[in-house]
Amino acid sequence: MHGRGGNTVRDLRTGSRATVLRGLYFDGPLSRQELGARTGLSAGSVSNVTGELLADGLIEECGSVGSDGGRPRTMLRVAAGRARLVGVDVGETQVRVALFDLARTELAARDLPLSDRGRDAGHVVELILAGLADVLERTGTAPETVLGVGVGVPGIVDQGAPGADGRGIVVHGQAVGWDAVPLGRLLRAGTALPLFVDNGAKTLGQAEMWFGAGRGARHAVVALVGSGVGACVIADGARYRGASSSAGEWGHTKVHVGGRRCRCGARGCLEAYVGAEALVERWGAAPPGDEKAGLAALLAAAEAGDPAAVGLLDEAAEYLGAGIADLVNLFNPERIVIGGWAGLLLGPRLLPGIRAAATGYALRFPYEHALIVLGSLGPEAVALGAATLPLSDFLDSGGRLPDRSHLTDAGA
Amino acid sequence: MHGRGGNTVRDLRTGSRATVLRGLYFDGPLSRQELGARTGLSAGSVSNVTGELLADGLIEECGSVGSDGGRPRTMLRVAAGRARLVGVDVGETQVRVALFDLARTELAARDLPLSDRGRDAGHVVELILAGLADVLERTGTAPETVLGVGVGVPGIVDQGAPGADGRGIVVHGQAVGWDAVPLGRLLRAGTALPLFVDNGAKTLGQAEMWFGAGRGARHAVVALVGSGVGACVIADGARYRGASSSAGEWGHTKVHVGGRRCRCGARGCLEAYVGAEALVERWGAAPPGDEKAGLAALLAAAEAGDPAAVGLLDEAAEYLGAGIADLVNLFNPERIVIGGWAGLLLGPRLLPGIRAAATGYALRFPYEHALIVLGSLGPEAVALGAATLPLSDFLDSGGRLPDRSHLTDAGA
DNA sequence: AGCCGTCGTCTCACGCCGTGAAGTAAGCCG
DNA sequence: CGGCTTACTTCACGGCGTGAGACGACGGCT
Repeated sequence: MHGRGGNTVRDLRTGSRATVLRGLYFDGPLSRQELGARTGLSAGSVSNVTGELLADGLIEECGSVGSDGGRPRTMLRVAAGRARLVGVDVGETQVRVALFDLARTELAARDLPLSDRGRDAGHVVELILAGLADVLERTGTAPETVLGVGVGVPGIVDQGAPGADGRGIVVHGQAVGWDAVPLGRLLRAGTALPLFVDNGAKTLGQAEMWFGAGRGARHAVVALVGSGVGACVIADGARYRGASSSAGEWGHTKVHVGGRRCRCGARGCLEAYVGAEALVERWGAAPPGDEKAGLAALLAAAEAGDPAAVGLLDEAAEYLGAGIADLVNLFNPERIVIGGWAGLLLGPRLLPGIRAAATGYALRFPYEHALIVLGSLGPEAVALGAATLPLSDFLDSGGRLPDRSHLTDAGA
Repeated sequence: MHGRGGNTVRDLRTGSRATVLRGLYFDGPLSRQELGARTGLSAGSVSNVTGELLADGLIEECGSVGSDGGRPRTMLRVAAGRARLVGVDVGETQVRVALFDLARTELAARDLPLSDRGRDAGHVVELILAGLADVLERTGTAPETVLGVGVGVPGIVDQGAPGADGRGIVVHGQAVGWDAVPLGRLLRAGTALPLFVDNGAKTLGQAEMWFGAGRGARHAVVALVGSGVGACVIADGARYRGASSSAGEWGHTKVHVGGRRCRCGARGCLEAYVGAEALVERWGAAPPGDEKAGLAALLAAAEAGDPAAVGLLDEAAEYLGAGIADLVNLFNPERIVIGGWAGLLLGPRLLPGIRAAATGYALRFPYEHALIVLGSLGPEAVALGAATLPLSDFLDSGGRLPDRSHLTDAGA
């Protein structure tokens, strides 16, 4: 019940700045005129706010467009070069660190393969910090122009106390053997940049929502099918986190009580029927070790008419449809985006079957309002999605550049 | 992207009034001092705002409490008699219309049994309007003191265009044969009072959240087990509605793909395993027609050791636990409240089994943060929950009494 | 070429807000 | 009865968005 997020008149300006900035960021160059119509602000206020943002260098004018008979409208856009973002994808085999400008152009990236110490958190932190230093140095990026470092990791992320400089962030990654790893504290020891950590599937979902197949939807679920299965829930335009930021664990939804055993220990999880690991294991006839090749082989066999492969995939489509029907019934989204590397690989073949199953399993009314589509970004967008974490903070704050005068002593 | 809910400085005052009013409503009598600490407002603003509210008659002073050595603090509370609320419960056998004051004291109520035309929407509307007129007249309530009429109905409620005076509200009640019934328009023809309609299960959930076992939780799911099965999802303190207000249809979640056929037409729905209708039907050895008696008989048989009854209930607990595990995984709530008449009847016996099953089926991390409890209000709270719909609107608007100068011509 | 109408943008007086400091009320203790 | 403590009120101040009017900057018309 505290605070309500701003009591004073100055908070109004923060809000207006945020609205204007978001409008320009997501809906391209806009004139002050259009900005007023879109934000509900009066022409005077738009002039005021844009003036401030221009003075801060956060936006810039870019040409003008004639308007029949009248004064041409000056277009405004976000100044792409004003600040930079770092996105980190902690995968199962490598760590990827990417540097973006505000227009999400990738300025530099660095892939660092995990050694055999792969599951050791200390090792991962070393790689992240090394990659971070590398991309900053190669591009000559001053630390104070970096809005923050977003990190997508496997497992559940407990955000800890807010405003605690990220130090309270703890990761529970059962799949990679991370048990309550204090990632925030570990990273904070090596960099003074603002830190943001979230589940990798969730950052990928965020990327699809902002720049991919989810664009424009206020209520959506991004269903992520990879080795395992996860989901990213967007409620009313914002990520739904739940009480301890672990909402959206769709893969361990029960679709068959008493059914197949899942790697999480329970029986009948969705993941045990449609996750790539489970599919490849059940298919059997594939070289072990390389899951992607295994899934591709399964798909090829099905295309060639192998009845076992066809059956397996048909069953996966059925279960996926049932799982999606659950999402439709529970969340009533306007869009369901199927992503993840396995989802994108299988999607073109499975989609008709998924839609058919979901039609039968979901309630008619919510299903009629939901669109099931494939993701459009590909799994490499995890780093981009991670970079949206500091970006989101930046936009919500109305373009407040973080004060980091303490940067000198800690280095980057 | 429109509006952001208030740009001008005057909206700040609306927000402050709402915060103060909510504080007083939910946390009993409070001094101006405490109000300031709780809301984050400065002492000056609290004085200002409470002065306004006092002048409007919305709050009142109620005694004072000594404070060691200093001026005693004057306590403030919401003026219970300043306005009234109507809650309507459209059940399967009767319509209940209840009139409350702001302190949720029931001033009058009227039960109107459905005739054999029970499933006819026109008949239901007649009963609602008759009950409404009756409770208003018996208590001598002037229509302009009524904040609004909240109606809880079976089925999915499409809220239509907002701000359209409720005229756009349409109900899809497949269980009672309502197909796109324009309930808003039908009711509007008979009363000029503000109208609010929502699913009955959702209004019951709202009541549990505000006054029952859900009090204080910001993220919760109220699981409602009756003849069918539903749920009410509270995300960040507010009902989660989804894109077309049908979120929370938990009963038709798939717990056993290819399993029992459900009355919705699909197979393997949770409702087909744990709903009272399904349980009684499978039990068989009960007088048909009276579901509640049937369920009580099943329960009694199980208590007496009848193995078939025990098996049925154990299975129900297993499935309920699995369904709740799904809710825990997907929504990551801090509390799960089990309500509904069947849920409350079976709860004491089933709860240990439910908890055991959920422990096994849910992921450890979110499950550790979730508490599974029984509801504390009973199924008759549907009308109370319905009355919270106009109340919620009233509180959120900072106590703006609706302007209804047009009331004279339309009557109540 | 000059003028006019059109439309985008800027400027500014106004009413309102919350803050924080100073002032006031209302009880206690000695 | 006076001093002390605590709750509340008053008020000057900086700041906000609005809406009306002023000010450009262009196309088209004469």
